[in-house]
Amino acid sequence: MTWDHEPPGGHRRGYHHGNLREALMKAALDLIAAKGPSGFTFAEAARAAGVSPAAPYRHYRDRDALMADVARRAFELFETTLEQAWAGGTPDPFKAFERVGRAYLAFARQEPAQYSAMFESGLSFAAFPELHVAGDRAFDVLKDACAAMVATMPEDKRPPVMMMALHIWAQAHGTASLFARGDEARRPIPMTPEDLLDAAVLIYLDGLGVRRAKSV
Amino acid sequence: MTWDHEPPGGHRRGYHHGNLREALMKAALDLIAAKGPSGFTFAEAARAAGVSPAAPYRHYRDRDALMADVARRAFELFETTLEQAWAGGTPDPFKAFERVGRAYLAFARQEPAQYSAMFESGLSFAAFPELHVAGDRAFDVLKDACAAMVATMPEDKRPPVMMMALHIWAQAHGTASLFARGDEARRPIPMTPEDLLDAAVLIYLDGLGVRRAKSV
DNA sequence: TGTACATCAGTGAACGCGCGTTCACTGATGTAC
DNA sequence: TGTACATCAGTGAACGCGCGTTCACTGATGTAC
Repeated sequence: MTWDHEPPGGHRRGYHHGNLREALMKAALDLIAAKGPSGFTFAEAARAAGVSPAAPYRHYRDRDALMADVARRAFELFETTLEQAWAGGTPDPFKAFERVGRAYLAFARQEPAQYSAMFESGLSFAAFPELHVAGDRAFDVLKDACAAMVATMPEDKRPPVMMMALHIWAQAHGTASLFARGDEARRPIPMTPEDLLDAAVLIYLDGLGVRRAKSV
Repeated sequence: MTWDHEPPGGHRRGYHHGNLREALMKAALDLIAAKGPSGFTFAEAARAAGVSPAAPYRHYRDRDALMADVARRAFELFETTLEQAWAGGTPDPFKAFERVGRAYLAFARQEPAQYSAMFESGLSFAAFPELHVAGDRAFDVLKDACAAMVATMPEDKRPPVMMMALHIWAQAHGTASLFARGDEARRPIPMTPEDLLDAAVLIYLDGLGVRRAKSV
């Protein structure tokens, strides 16, 4: 239970908010969802959280610091989501790999604000090194999955895992950015983004020489 | 010669600017390059162009209209660039196809502001239908190139051209967004984005069953 | 070729607005004894 | 168990700033005759 850290029912309890950090991040995500990654202000987030414009300064140095916290949390959730989709490569790496791809797109689709925070916030890694770390952790899930796929191949035909992971990432990110986003800039295409990515990955795996189960 | 439409040497000629539209677009690109796709204001663009803050209203309804004009022009230049790289598929489709991929990345790299304007401006296609048209034209270059590749295959093994073009586009866009951008959010990788994309496309083509020349 | 005039593309002053940020403050909470 | 006090997390008023936008205006340009 988390009663100790949340204002009950989302209402203010009194003079102290009780969980302003959380409320500010929530507000930021709502505003990002509504107006894009740079479409919110510190003052607006405060207003949405129901506090005075000076209150956020108790928790964040400035808008970027709040944004970075949102992005970091998004990366952590993203990592968990991909990890669960991979599920240790069960029942077999091929099925699990396809599941990861679908989970990637589902995240971009269902959490466009968090996806934006991760990849379009414009924050520099130099200023927020924890972002870099969190991003790498999420990428590692993808890399581990690729490693498992590569391990099914004969030793003398294995491609570099890093290269393969970057290829898959770019394909997934490109598909998500161009076709799976919820915003108005999404391009309409004659198939679902999920099917499109699925097909791309299958063709790519064929090209690598990964032999997949006969089921397809 | 274009003396009639440009202030000589970039200086104001007198009371009339001479080519304010152009100057505003240039200013917008510079500001996008410096501060991101949403990092400039109408007033700032006016200042950069050396005119009063009211002057831009003679040419654009608002900031978004200027942004849309920048993006439209960027798409047109992008289309031309890809078209020239393709060069009618000479000397052979495979070499030309690789050239298109490299041209794609080179554009994202050398013109990050224009690339941002095209893909991260946040403008809605509904509000600016000419953007949709311009974007489709650029995409058509890619699609035609894919069609030429597909045409080299035996008829009974040809994949859908649209699918293939979307795959290539997503791969190129993902690679450009994640690894080839000039901004501070670029991820460092142990190879050039060009080589990464090249490899991805070759593997993908192998997967499709496109037989390439023995040269590689 | 001159001239009168319409049109165009700029000026600059003004306005209301929301933002970022600071400040002295105050209500609530936790803890030492 | 009470109480005094330190600390924490808020308030709200204030400020300067730049933006978007409007307005009556004016200098420059093009053209009809």
